[in-house]
Amino acid sequence: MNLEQVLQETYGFSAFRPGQREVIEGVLDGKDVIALLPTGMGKSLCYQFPARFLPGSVLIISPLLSLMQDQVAQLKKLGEKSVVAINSFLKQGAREEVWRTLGTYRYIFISPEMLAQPFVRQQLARIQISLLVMDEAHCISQWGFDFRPDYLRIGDMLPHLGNPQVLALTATATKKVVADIRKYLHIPEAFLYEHPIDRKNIVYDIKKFDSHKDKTDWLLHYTDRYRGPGIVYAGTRKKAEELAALMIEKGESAAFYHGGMEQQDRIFVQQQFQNGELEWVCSTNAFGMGVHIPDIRHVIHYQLPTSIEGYVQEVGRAGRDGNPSLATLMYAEGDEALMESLLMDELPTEFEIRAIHDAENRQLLVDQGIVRETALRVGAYWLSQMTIEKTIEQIRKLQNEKWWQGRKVSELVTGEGCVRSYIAQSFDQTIQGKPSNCCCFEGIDYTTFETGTKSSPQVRVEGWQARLARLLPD
DNA sequence: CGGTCATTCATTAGTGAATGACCGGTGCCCTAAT
Repeated sequence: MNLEQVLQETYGFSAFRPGQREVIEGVLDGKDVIALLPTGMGKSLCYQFPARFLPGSVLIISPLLSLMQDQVAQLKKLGEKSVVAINSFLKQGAREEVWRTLGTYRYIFISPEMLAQPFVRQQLARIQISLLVMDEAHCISQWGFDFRPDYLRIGDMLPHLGNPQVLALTATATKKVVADIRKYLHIPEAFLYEHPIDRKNIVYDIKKFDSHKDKTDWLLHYTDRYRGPGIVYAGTRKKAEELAALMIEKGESAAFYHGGMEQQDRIFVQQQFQNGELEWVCSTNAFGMGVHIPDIRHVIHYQLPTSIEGYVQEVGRAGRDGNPSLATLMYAEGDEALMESLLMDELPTEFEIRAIHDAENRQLLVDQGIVRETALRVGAYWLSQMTIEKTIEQIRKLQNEKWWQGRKVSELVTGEGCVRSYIAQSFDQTIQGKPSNCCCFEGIDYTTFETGTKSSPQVRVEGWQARLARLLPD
């Protein structure tokens, strides 16, 4: 089979993007594949292309409802009618209809939580699933251990689904994350396609301040001076709202975004930003997954992220068009405290583990405020896997890993070496040549980002076709 | 760490200062009560 020919005839593309061919060939050869592809478009082709040649359905596990809805809409737009997302948006009547006709869908989108439900599993067991796609596969490692434990149960579901072939897709994964993906998806031998993590067009800047007031002043000056679109990441919901309010007061086009908002408002802000109607979004780490904007020029961290991986994901939302983009990490002494406390509070405590273990009615513990809701789910997961003493040991081990994770962020921000190298190194990679505009320790030419200051109209570089059309009107 | 909220105290009356406790981010799920 000539893959290029199929690509041309079916999708109208003349060439594959980096990695696509290798991944698609791997899947067509019947291998399990882990694909670390650069951020941006092109990942969905990796399962849509092989899906044409597979006899059964493709089951896609997706971390967010909004992401599922987007992908369903996108496939429908391409003319694919046999697509469904099984999630809580699906009303009772529609759901029954879906169960009845399940085998007729080519693409089935589902969340890990839904997949973990016995009834859902029974239904899926009845049909032929040729390929299981794990979208944003780093979530297994990022969320599975302490936030959404059903991510760790996906591998156990495979035998119930007839052991389909597996394709795991992500943009950022350390060696440890890849190892977790192999382990929890039960694909130890999977073929790994790895693309370098370093993005040459992203310039890393670290700015140090004496006080929070200084940080705010500097930020307002920055957003006044540079053109967006840009994302400002804050550490708390409240701070995100506060910063957005200050920027709006200064006449900027800005909005806030966080997980405490109504779903509708969240979608509205994201769409406005996506349509170019908003220049700045001040948000918590809730914002970003599934945001496909090619020309984000600035990603600013007003407070410290909780991991290097998280930082790279957030920064990676900038400059998908390949043009220079500026990533600024703001730091004032004492900023580690919030980051560390967010990190260390997320796992269940030993007290919570023992309470969950001893409880007759676990839900009651949450209702009475003895155990936090997330702690219950995470604690219950580990207790289902091992004895109570082993569970406590496991939580300690995870706690220790988190502590190191925080330390690496502190090191990044207090260190004096090249930021690009430090980041690559934490992904066990080395840099292949530094760009001239690299990071604050190697020198930054800020004028690169000043094209189109707000006072003067933006200068557009005209392509030769446009120029010709203007000179030679028909 | 920094911000917020509740409690305590000193006392001529409603309030202000001081102290201590607590919290902070990421998302599925469809249950039970309006």
